[in-house]
Amino acid sequence: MSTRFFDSTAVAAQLRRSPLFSSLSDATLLDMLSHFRRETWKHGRCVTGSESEQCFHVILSGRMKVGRINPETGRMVTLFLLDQGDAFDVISLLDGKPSPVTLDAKDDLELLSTPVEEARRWIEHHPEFNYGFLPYLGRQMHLLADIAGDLALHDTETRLARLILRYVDTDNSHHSLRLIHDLSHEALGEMIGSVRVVVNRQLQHWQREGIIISHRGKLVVQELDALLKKAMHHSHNAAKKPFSGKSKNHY
Amino acid sequence: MSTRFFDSTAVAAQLRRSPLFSSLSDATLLDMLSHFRRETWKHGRCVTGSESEQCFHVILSGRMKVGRINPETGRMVTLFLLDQGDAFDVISLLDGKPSPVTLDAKDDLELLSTPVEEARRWIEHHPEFNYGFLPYLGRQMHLLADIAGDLALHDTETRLARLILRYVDTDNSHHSLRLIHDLSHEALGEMIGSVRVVVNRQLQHWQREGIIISHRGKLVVQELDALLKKAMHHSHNAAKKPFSGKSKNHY
DNA sequence: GATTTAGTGTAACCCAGGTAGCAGAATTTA
DNA sequence: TAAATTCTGCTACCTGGGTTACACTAAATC
Repeated sequence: MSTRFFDSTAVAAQLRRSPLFSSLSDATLLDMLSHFRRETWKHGRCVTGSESEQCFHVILSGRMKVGRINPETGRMVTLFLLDQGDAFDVISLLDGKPSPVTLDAKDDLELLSTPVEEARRWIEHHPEFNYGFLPYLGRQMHLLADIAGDLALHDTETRLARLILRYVDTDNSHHSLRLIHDLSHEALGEMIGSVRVVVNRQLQHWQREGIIISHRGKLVVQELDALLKKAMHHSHNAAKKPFSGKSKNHY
Repeated sequence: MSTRFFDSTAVAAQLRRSPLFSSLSDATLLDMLSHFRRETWKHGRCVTGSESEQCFHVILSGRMKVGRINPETGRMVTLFLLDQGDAFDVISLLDGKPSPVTLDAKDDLELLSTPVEEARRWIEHHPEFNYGFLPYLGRQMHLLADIAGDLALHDTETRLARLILRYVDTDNSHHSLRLIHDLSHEALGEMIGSVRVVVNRQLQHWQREGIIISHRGKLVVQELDALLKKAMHHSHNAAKKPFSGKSKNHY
């Protein structure tokens, strides 16, 4: 990690594109930047929660994987795959308690960072920050809830289909992937709470069905709507339960 | 659901005990209450996200289960078990997008409610609310991240042990359970992303080991530290992987 | 260009835990 | 108090997907 000076106005302009900061005035933004220092992380750098002092970070460029680890088995889950304009670790910023996160740089990264107390104080003095911050938190919570729901309710096939669909570039004519295009099967496995072998097995299976083309890390979606079907069609036998029976709805 | 007037000062005093509102001034609190209406829900009332208009709720008394459902299989997960002083649906309050939540009243409930736009506007005018709100969001996110992590990384035995430990009343001499004491095995299953049979199987197993006493919904923890061991000792065979190998940590 | 390292493709194995089903206790409704 | 409904306890069964292992390819590193 290296720390150095930086061109505040340039960085400010860069941050403007992120919804977190887009609504801030020039003055507020520059004031904020004066409290941050710049850092760079090399691709592959991996930090487990305990060993990092509590800092709030903003990503200027590169991707950061935020996840959890089971130290007994060595297995990991990815909770967030953050991109430029994203911030972490938001959770410990909010509640002060350190969370047992695992950070893993998926690229060379440029970051801004500041101690959480500093960030918290700054937010307190600049309530207009919340205009972008609260919706951002909402998106994060939404994502977490989705992950938890998926893990509990859907099988690996469904989860993988959903993962891919979440990142397909529908604008593009040949549906390529944003953000996760170059991830290994291992990394994809972590994103759906599973493992390498399962991801590979599933991709090969879909390939034989003609839904995708997958070879050596290249992944192209061939039949988008077929994949969409897989993303909902979890249970081998849908429409079994006629009615929940639980919904008495008495009041 | 019934709507009626209520004694603002009494309710204000009641809310004061919740960390969400404890730091608000009398004036702010009363102003807030003037925007809310009172509701009551009968135990068992169950609402799926789509059918409720977007409202922000605060619980005055009773428990509310917030979860997700897989309509194909009928299975459900519990994401939050909310108590008095808690608020929902926070997520759609923050990001405006409706989340596919399932609400299920586990008791007769007293609530305050107001349309999300109203709540959002009120928050914007009362930045001091964030003093309690942001830490509250932090706790919620923390919880969600824990659930997702547990689901992906731990087996059902571990998850159930953790659930119980999260709610044991350590003050009490005979370790009884807070909040979940009267839940059915079905409901416990939903809280760990599993099903009734598995919960029962596990409880009986622990009973034979002398760790708990469980019969017909009564559940008493006998050996607290044995349960603690189960809560970490997930993998049948711990300490297998000597070192992650992934942590190159070059920089 | 040779060696090491990281990722991919596949196959054999196996078990945690989910599905289905039933009987008896407890509680609610009629 | 009888009938209906909801819970619990238990069993038998089966499969999704995790573990392990190995050969092969591509890409770094020497």
